[in-house]
Amino acid sequence: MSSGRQRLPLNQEAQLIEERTPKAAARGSQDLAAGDGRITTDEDGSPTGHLLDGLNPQQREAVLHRGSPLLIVAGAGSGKTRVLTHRIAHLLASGDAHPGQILAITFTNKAAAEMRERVAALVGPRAGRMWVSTFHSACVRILRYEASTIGIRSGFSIYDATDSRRLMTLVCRELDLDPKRHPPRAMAAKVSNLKNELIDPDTFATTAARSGTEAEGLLAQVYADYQARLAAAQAFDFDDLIMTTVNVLQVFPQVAAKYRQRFRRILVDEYQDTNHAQYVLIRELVGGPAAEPADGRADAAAEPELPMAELTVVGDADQSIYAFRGATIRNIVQFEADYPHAHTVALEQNYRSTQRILTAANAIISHNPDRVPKNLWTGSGDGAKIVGYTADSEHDEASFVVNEIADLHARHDVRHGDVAVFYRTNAQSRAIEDVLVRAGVAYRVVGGTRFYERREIKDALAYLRVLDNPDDTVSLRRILNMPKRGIGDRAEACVAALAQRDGISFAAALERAGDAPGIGARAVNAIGAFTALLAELRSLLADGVGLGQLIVAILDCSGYAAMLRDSRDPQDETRLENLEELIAVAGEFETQTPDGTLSDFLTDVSLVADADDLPDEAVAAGQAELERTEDGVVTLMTLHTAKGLEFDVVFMTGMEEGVFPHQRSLGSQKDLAEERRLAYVGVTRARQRLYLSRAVTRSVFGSQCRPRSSTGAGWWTPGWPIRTTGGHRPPRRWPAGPGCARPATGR
DNA sequence: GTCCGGGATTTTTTT
DNA sequence: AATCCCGGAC
Repeated sequence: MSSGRQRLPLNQEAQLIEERTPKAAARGSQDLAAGDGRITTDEDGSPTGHLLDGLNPQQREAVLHRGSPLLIVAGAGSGKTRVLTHRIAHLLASGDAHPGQILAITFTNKAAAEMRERVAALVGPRAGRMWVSTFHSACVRILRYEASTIGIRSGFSIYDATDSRRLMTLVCRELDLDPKRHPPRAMAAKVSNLKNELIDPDTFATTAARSGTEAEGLLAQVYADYQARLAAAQAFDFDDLIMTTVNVLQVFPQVAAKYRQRFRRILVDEYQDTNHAQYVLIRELVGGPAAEPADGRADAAAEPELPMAELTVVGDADQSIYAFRGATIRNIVQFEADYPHAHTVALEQNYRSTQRILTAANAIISHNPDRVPKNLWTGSGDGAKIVGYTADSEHDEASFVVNEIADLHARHDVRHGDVAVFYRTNAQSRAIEDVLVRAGVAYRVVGGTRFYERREIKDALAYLRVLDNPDDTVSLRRILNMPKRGIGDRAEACVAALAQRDGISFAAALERAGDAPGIGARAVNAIGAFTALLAELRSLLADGVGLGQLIVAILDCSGYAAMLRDSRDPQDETRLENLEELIAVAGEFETQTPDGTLSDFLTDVSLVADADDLPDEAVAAGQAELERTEDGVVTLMTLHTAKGLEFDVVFMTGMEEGVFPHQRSLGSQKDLAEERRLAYVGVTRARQRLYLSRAVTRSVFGSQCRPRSSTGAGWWTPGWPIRTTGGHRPPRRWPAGPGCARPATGR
């Protein structure tokens, strides 16, 4: 028996439009209705209600509310993204807004694509002119449009986390920091936090100098140096994209005015995961809240202010799981204070999970202090009991999961595609993958080492980036000795010193490597060959050779392809295949975007996180293609990636102190609360069945590790019914038993 | 002695 | 992926 209301298939969701306000009927209705002909009939051809059908009163209120800023606080599975989608569709269908006026922010690019698709299914192709994207994509678009105004290169490079860590490593080394006391990783995190708080290097340096400690002074130096190098490389890191856009809006009134006039409806999903910079960005874009005339100085006569854009935000404070990168629930908790005339709608009814699952979720999250109590409820039944399993080892745990999947498949017709396995860290997927492979179950790992994060792909892209943007020092240094061409650390340092001494770019210093003090003759020769290679590739690019061909040339001329072919490492064969995929992706980009530049391609690639679009994944474990398409594949992912998704069956694995919650979070209540929210997110992904498992011993990098469970009952006290029999072996004591006797040995 | 390359070791979560 | 350590080439 399927519980609750399943999400309607698109063709049924495409009801609507019938009920249009007179405004739209006047002009746009014809277009809208004509949209794609997909309007208001269900299977047997009879008209079916309108856009609000199937929504409960709170959801309707949220869809229909107009005028003041709207906050939708919603529990998990309450249909918040659906409400947002219908709200957009209703804005369009009613003629209250045209697509060009809409800016919708989602958390991932994938979510953006889905939302765009759903809205298009509801109102037809006119929806195409909306902006639906992540914060980062929206900022890139703005920065590229305004590049000439701001005075930046429109083809700037975008540095992901690993790129910026590399850059930070360079900075720390140059400043002679002890990597033990000031690891680049930590410095990068601190700088990132400053940017998320919109504190620019100068301001920070001033405050650090005035009242700061030595450590702060150091950080100020690192921050300034890091930013200077980013600027020299014509590059933005992820934090810069937001921070710079905010700066631009604040510094160039005409730019701000342009976007305020353009975006009259702004909607933000997952508002609980926004940071301060994103909060300010939204505030700048909506142009509000209109400040009360301070100290009686009524400037009202000055010029007619554009009224604030209509702002809608949706979020659930209990699902805030990105505090580690600066997200703050302040934004959602203080919304009504930020926007004085705000209206709030609460959605507590859950349409996703069984009551037992919701009870578990409530039990977990209720342990968090300082939260607004919320009680998820559902009209559907109790459902199956939650199953807990304590395994001997991670292998045993994996076997349990896989056996259970097979059993569900055989006895309950559960499709593999409806099953997900969650874990806290990416490394944990290995053990489960092993057993899945042996059992011949097809699966895919979402996230982990994603396609564009693979070494060979990043290398190839680094070549492209250097060709596109010679100032991109990080990419240049990445490929300098890749494949090995006899330019070692020593030679690289000499060139860097030359660049530093003469105040020229690294690329320019390479051209006259012979002048570098202390450099060896061999290295100079090798560098000469390398610069010749780049020149050759650049001339190809200038000749207008295709993107795919350019990549082929890069791989051939650099010897990269040869290196992989000659290698005896079996992994390198896969690398070659991945590179073929990249060439295919580039070809696809060219056909889809005929006038796209190399910069456009690189921008696309830097920002995609669209796991489903990517060619790799799906490690098909000897499964017939046909069966896979009918049955789907089991999905493996971290709890963080699971946000916003749902599955019939969910396995949460590795629920041991030290693994989940993670070792690093055990020290503080604040971090522990975030782990609990993460558990809450995981549990509420399940529609029908939920499994929780842990292992008494788990090997980490070869050596055995016994997780500790100090309280005996674990880090939370589960307050839900646990099935006591079932599974393939009798489950061990869970969760009451101490499970793991000895404290962690560390490694 | 200098420098490069390969191996071992160790990884929270991610736009 | 980034670092450190050691063997081999010059």
